[in-house]
Amino acid sequence: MPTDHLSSTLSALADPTRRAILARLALGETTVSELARPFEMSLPAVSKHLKVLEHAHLIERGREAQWRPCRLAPAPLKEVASWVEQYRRLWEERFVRLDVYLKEIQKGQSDDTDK
Amino acid sequence: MPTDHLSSTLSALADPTRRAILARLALGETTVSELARPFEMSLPAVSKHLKVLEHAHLIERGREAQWRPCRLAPAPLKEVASWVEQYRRLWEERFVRLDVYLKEIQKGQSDDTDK
DNA sequence: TATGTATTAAACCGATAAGTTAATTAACCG
DNA sequence: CGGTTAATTAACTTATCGGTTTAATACATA
Repeated sequence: MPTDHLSSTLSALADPTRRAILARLALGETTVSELARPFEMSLPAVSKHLKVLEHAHLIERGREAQWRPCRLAPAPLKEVASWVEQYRRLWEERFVRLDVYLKEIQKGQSDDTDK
Repeated sequence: MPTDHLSSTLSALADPTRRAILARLALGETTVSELARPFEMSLPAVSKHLKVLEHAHLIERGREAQWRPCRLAPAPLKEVASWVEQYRRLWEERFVRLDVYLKEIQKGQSDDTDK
């Protein structure tokens, strides 16, 4: 049960409703009801999604009268970006050629390739 | 099951064991047993993780005698990267604002410069 | 004070995730 | 063939997820 930061961030992002909420918040701070409006689900459901996002530190919340305005807190996305970045060269074309090359020499030598 | 592609990719990545498996595969193709070795969990558990990664198209698998070699298929990470990229401006702006703020209080106060 | 509005909490439900052990398939080797 | 190794499948448990409905909380205002 992954308690690490990156896992909870990715887990929070792995839901289209929550990503849509973040997209809305990228346009600016707003209320829970306003966030819930586009979705065909109950308000408590949206409230739970917001709690997940808050727990992942992807949003922050304030208090103004009876409203709890939500705003984006995109810092954790930086962590995701740098994690993904580790693999960038692997999907870029240079690597594809390297991969083909490695497969060739791997096929060529049939002796024990340990590790 | 979140049916959209990005959700299943992020969901597959939201587990430290699976990310460790990808990190190992970034070093090169290898077998299931070899992938399982560092983890304190049963082989079927690792096999399930691999199935999740395969279903998310993050790995591909071959057949060589009794081995099922796994290799990285990093294409979906590109999708993650470009999704995250949408928000880069937001966290950079925040950083800029924080930077400005820090410079201001730095100017205001004489010195309380930690880090 | 009473009432309406915004939001969350509580209790519940069905589906899925993540792990286990035990059994099964598949291929190699003696 | 029989035994060993590699890996998956099956069956099961437990926990978490995503949603519901109903109830409670917090605040504003008439």
